Amino acid sequence: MKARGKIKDKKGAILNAALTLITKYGLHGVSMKMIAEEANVAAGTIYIHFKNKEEMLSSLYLNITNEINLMVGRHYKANVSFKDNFILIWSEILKEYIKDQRVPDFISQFAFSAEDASADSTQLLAPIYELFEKAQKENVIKNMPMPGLVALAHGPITALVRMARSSKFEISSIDVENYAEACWDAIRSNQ
Amino acid sequence: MKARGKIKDKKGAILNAALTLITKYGLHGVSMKMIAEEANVAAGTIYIHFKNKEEMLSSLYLNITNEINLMVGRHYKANVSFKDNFILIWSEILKEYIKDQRVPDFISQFAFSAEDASADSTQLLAPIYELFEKAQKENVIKNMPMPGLVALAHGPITALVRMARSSKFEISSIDVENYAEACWDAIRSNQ
Amino acid sequence: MKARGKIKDKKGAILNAALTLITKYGLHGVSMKMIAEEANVAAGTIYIHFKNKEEMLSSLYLNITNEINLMVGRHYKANVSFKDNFILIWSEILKEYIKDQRVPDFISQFAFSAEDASADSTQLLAPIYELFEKAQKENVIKNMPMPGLVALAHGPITALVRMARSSKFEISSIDVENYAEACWDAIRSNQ
Amino acid sequence: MKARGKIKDKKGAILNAALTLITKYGLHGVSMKMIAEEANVAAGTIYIHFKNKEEMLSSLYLNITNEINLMVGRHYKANVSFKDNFILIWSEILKEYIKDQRVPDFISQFAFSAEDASADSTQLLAPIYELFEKAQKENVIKNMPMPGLVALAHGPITALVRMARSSKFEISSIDVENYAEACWDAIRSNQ
DNA sequence: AATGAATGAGCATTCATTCAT
DNA sequence: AATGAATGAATGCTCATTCAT
Repeated sequence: MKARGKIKDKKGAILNAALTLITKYGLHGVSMKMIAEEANVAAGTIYIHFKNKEEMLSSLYLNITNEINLMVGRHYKANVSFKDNFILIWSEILKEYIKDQRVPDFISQFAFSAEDASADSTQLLAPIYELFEKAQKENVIKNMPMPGLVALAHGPITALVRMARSSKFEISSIDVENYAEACWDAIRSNQ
Repeated sequence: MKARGKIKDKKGAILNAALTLITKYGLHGVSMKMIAEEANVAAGTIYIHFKNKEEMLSSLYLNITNEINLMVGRHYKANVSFKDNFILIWSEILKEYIKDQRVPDFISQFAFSAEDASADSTQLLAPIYELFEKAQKENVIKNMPMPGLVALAHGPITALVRMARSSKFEISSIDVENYAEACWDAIRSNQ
Repeated sequence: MKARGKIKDKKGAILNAALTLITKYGLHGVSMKMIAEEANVAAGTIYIHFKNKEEMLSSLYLNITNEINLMVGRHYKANVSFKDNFILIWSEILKEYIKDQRVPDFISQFAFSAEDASADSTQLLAPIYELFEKAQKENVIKNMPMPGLVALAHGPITALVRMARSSKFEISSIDVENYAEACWDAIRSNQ
Repeated sequence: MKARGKIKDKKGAILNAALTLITKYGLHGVSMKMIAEEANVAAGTIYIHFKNKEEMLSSLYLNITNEINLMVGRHYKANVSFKDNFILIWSEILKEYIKDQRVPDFISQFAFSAEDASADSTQLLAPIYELFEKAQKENVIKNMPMPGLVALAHGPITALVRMARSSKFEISSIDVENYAEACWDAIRSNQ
């Protein structure tokens, strides 16, 4: 009973409120006051848990990318081909993004504001870099600089989610596999 | 007659100043006063030419995308295959982006802020929609919703430029062709 | 008629409001908003005329010390003894202070806050430094470091005005001469 | 019994921390949190010992002036002339100030902020008021209102310490006597 | 069309104080 | 007595926008 926890997790409430509001109003349409109100917390409380706005946002970004990385780890299977792993993981990421659109919304807004030039999708895929490098040595994927491959593999994900958000079109789970295949075509070796 | 050019110059100077400053300081690091100063114009002058900041930014975005569209038209050749057109145009766009980084910088910042949800890369490629549709009917490219194809084709461009900007790696003109080929692989029909 | 001026002198109104309020509420009891209201000006207007609070305060301090320096120049007589000049000028300063108590109030608050360690009474008496040095060479005043002499000559003025303010006692114009004489006794050579 | 000392220590630690920090950062550059940290005490603890910030500061001021008064008592010698007592005590005060600059730093900052208009140097010299009055009756010092004499005697001390602090000049113990003599010249009867 | 001083709502942040533990 | 997370009013300052000239 005592360990219910959630009720008093002000730090979590703040981060969650920030994520929700940024999705709704954009990274720069959200003030600390708005976040505090959404989190049912006083304005000053945010500054107990975070040094300032920038650090709060970074913390949120790190939380989110970390969760994605965990997801990658969860879905990776050592005993299947690189291609199968790629398609599975790519699909799972896109599905996750579609389930809670706040995540990719936030990521693309954060990564594409000049806010923090170091925070881009490279970092996002860091844990599969190793797999990419191994695959490249085995001539399974194209012989390109790693960031180029990441751009080819991850660039479309953001674009797709963005389009899905502005209700340009729906993405069913069947489609997801198709897009994963298409991205695979982009990076796979032609030889 | 000769002096006519000067008349429109203030509006152009303002847009040019905005583009330069946004590239340097980010979409939200730039104030109207800064733009006015960079353009050698009084703060109030901007409001003679644009209703407000939002409209000025939209106007800038439209100007830029329009120029890209013109570029597409300039490079399109009726007598070559869809694939060759795709690769040529795709490459020219990326080269142009690399030449004046202010353009893709602005596009990615503008398109990925929640500023204007309708302004995304679909619009950017509108003039080649027709070509895409024709190609799809001929089974040359994958049978997917148009926005999905655009995401596959244009998504990586933004990602590449972004990475180039944060000096993750250099893109030589030789590479450009390779990335164009890779994007082609993503959308081309496998049948 | 047109040159009435006062009505539109917002910068002057701001400085005057600041002086009045600082006297009333202390250097740190006054907010920019209070000053703006007292000056019948919008909060932002202060920042058109001054870079920030600190510069506004420095500007006020400079204005005031400059006026004192002008006063010194006005009362200095080349054809009378150093002593007579000292007593006349010292008395005039004190009288001026008593007339508009805001001036010494502000000076002592500004000089004694750790605000700006460089702004102390030395600067206040800068224009008569020369006179002091000449008098010292002629053995008319004590052979001490200049700041020490200034402390002896000006220290009591601040103390007197401060006491007068907290209604400890009244200073008539007759008294003024006596205090001037006493300060003279402090610095004059005993030889 | 032995551990009794510890009990009062927190209050003392708080006052000591306040004094140190005020000297370093100024009366208004110090927050209650800073004081609590410096004193190794929780923020709330200060409010167990003091009603609020103002009372804490007043308490500090009283502590300090009381110590000065004790010092006066310690140095007063019934069997020597008023002049000799004045010079000795004046010198001892200045020396004490120079030894622990925190004391005069705090005094001048506190007394010259509008914090507490009643707290000025009169109070500081209260215990020697009696001596002054006796000396005045004997025509040893000038016939002026008591606060005026205090201004003449104590005003320069504050000014000197202030100047010493802003490193305008050094005060050696030999100089101290000279300044004491000068102050004596200011108040001594000329008859 | 052009100016730029003026506006005032809004922002991120601080801090004296409270109170449940 | 002691703690320190929480509060929320207040602060200095910015900036999109207006308007008299």
